[in-house]
Amino acid sequence: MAYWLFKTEPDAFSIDDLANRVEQTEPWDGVRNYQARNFLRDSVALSDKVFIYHSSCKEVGIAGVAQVVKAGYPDTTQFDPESKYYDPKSSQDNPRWFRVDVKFVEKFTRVLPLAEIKAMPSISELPLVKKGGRLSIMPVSEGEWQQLYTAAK
DNA sequence: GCCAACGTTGGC
DNA sequence: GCCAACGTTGGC
Repeated sequence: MAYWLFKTEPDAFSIDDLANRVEQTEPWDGVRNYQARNFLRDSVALSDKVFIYHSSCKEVGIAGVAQVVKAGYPDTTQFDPESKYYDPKSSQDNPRWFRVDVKFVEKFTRVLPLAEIKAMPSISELPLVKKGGRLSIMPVSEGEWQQLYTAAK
């Protein structure tokens, strides 16, 4: 099993929104970055654990945990002209963008702040804290996961 | 809301 | 295939 970190803007979709989903599953769509797409398409696997990270908000940081319930498959919003994620250059035969489905696992009692993550010496290699940190889907090593999970508790 | 860092686009 | 212009991300 592998570990990941997914970013979301809580004003649009938060850990609470995920927790409140009655069907307990949520398509993680709208990712329009090639590096992130490659992870979703090729590497994110069933049962992998995911940190849910809140960005562009008051409390920036890791808010909880989700789990992958369906591995990568084409993001259908790219084919919908009504969607803001519509991509006219993509095709059904050769989809450009992918998504996975996740379900809620837990919400931390506090958001683990980005500033605190940056201050952890063992987390210096995580893309979140490197080179601008703009990647929206990123791998987390098992060691990093344990450190962050413990710190969030 | 500012702005730095980064990714994408398109002319040549 | 270079690279300037432009758009987006995201912390502060």
